Amino acid sequence: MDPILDGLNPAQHQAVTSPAPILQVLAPPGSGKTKTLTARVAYLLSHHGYQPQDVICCTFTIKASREMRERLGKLIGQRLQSRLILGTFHSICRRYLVKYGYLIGLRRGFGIADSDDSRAILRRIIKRLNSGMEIRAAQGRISRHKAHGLSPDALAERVKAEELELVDIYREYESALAASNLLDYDDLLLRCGDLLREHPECVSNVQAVLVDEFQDTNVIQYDLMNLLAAKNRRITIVGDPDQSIYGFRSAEIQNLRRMQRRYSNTSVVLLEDNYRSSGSILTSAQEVIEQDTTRPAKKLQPTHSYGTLPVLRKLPTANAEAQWMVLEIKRLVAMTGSLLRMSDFAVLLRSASLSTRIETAFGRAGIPYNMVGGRKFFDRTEVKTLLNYLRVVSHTGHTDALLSIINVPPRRIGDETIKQLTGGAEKYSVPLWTFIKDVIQGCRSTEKKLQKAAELGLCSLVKLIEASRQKLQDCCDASAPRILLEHITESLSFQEYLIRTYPLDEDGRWANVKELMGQANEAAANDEDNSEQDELPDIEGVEQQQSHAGEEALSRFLANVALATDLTTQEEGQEGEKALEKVTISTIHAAKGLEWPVVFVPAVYNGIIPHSRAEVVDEERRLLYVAMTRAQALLYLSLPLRQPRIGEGEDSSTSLTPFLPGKVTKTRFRPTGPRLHEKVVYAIADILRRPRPSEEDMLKALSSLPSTLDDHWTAEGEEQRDAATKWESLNDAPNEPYPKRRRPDTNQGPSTTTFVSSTGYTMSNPSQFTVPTTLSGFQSARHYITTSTDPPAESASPSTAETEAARQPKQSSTASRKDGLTQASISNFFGDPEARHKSASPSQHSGRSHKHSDTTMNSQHHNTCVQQRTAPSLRHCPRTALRPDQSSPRGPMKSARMMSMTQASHESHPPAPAKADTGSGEVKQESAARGVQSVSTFHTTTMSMVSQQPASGRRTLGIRRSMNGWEARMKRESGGR
DNA sequence: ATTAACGCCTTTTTT
DNA sequence: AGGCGTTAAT
Repeated sequence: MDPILDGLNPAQHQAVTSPAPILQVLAPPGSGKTKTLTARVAYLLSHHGYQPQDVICCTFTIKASREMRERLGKLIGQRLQSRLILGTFHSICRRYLVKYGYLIGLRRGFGIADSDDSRAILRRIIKRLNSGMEIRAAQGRISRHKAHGLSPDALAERVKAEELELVDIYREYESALAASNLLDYDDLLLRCGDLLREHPECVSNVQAVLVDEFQDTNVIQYDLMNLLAAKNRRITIVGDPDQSIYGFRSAEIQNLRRMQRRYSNTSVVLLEDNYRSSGSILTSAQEVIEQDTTRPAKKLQPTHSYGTLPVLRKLPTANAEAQWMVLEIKRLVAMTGSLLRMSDFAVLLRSASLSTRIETAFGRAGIPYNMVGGRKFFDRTEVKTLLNYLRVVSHTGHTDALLSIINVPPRRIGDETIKQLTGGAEKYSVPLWTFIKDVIQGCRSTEKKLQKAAELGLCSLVKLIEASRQKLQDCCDASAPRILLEHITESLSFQEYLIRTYPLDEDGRWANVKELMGQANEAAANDEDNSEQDELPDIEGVEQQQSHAGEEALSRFLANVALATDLTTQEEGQEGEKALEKVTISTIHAAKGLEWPVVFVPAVYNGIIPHSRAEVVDEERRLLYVAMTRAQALLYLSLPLRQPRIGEGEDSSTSLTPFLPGKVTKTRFRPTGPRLHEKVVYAIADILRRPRPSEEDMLKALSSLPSTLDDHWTAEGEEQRDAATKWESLNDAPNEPYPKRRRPDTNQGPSTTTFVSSTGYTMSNPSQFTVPTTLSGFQSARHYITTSTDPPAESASPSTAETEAARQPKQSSTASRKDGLTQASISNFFGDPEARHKSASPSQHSGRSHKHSDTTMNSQHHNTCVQQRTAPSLRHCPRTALRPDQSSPRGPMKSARMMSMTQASHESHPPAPAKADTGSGEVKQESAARGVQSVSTFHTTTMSMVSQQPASGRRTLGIRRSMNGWEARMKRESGGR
């Protein structure tokens, strides 16, 4: 059978093979969205005979596009994959503009202004105009206007007196960009739109356009999609309105409908089976999202067992919350044998700034972590500085870059000097650079005479830049960035400069510089052997732009840096094979599309989520939904009850997010972490499709735990009376009573401090835990772990089981009722029911009405049945290719599962077509008939490519900061005072 | 008169 | 960690 279609469930199969030219795939979390999209790309190539360079595939994040490439490489082979036009909207636009931008009067070698650049420009403008407007606000508003295609003039026409100020700033901003030959993020999209409108021949080769995460498109991107597909009007989009979390970036869910109106022949396929999360996680996430009544109802069907109820934990303070996560992670790792490792945990945050406390606690406890989101590699000052040198060399008109390096390292050029220079440049209306050069050469002069020292400083700067530009001219290949970097760092004695300015952290800083050089090197190497990946196909009759190879390489390097704010490579390599397993700490936004076995979502209180500055509450709810649906087996939400108030006075108390009303929390959450006895652990293993740990393993690490329970704080979030004394010394000390405007963590000593509490165990060295024998649970540990019946001691467990069992029938009835509702309202939502396929939802789930006596066991039956049914699909399905280690345990696992398996539980899932007859029934096969290329030959090639490709699974865990944030902080703070 | 250094404040989310 | 205002040093 067709390997492309192998392992697709019927709905996915239908989406992949749909002959419809305009196709919308609605894919809720964990439904195999990326798998479906990649399979569709492969299918279009093989069955429709499209050439890869004629297929455009747009994603929103770099991470997503990388993952697409990786998966497609496996499916269709590296060679074909590399010829696809695949990338973020922004990077695809850049490619078109580089090649054809001259057609709309774009100057060669334009640069890209990242948001820091934009801010710098705006800061200057706002200062000059004496406007009191906040930079960030101006930035946001301008961007929004741009995203709606509103030029300064157009905006001026709809003046409100209040807006007028913005119009001026906007206008200035645009001309500043133009003067420096820069395009900002919005411009990339806008100008590309202009290009394609005026010269549609540039995309006359395009056969099909595919868009991932369509709910995140803004109007411009939507237009762009249509323009790209103008020739053949074949569009596939994948998306989920429930996961729209980029409204702040002008994304419009409306585009789904807009698209249907525009193309009356739009087909819609719904994916509803969730392969990621346990049933209980899914149910509670559903409860959250369904509070949005404007949203069309939509059912998500779990394929896993009900599992362990999610936790909603109350803690006294934010520090306690962080501390609790530490304990809970340790408890889980220890008590599940080797089932869970550090990399299986994620902490997802509404805002990056919440991470500091958590980083502190993790650092102290020796838990390795990795912060994703927030500041990135290319944002680090020393890296930025060097990049700005490169930008000036690449384009001397780049005034902002010039200003940012003019006195770095210090050249005795201060504010006054700069004022003279910029003033002069403006007076003669020449670029700043030209004016400076003229002043140095004596053919122009400033109003006030410059200081000798400043003049000398300027002189050395000019020399350096001029020499570098000469070098660039002499260098006619892709090594230009590297050569220039070497030249510049050397001439500046950059290393000495770093040592001087950052005496505490100098090797870290220098390492970053070296890293940057490594990037430049790699870019050069990449350029040599596969220039394809970044190339657009040539189109007959349309001239492309020619340029100097070295310059070209340099501006490409800079553009990639601006767009790929993210480090793919290295890093992991540096730390070698023993790359440490790390907990992921990430913003929710950056976590989209990813999954982890265990997910913590701290700070679920009003003001954080929904965020106090949020404009649209619904979006905040969706954010919580996205966070919750990242979890596979265990989900923890938590909040501190008190929050230190800024400024004076006592802590204020927090209130739980309104997205978790009492009715939901009572039934769908437990107040503390679950007991981790055998059954629970096995259920986790099964959901993760990993081998169940042995009893020995589960017992082994136990002695390192202070407690087998989540009982350091009461369920109400109070300090436990007897535990309090032990904890006081290491817990809140730095934080209390009020953080008197000092950083909460300033009290920590240098890294040599051991956080030894009087009771004798240290958090900084987990292996040395000495366990106070008075703590509960140890004498009978083995007994405890293996007991299959819930000990009467724990209150949550029996009652939980009970409620869960009791709920089951009720739930199923709502489910089936909703199923009907679902279809109706969705067709409502999408209008014109005739135009679309009937939903191919494989499972009508006609009702799971039988009585469940034991949740775990019972759902496990259910589970195994499902797994059996979908076994082939699970292989690729929701595994987001994150952890290379996950593929290994699958083999032995399967047999274990088989053994524990009983009869299929028929009702929930009709004995489904396994791969043999998947979808052949309900899917019209016209597409196959239309297929141009011989299917079978294609597949042989495909397969051989797949197998010859080594399992060089590059880790894709996204943005990484090369240094462990904790170490950096320790270092800084230990010497900082 | 300029520059460099220190302290204080703030931080939504991303291409 | 960056931006801002104030103060110390040149």
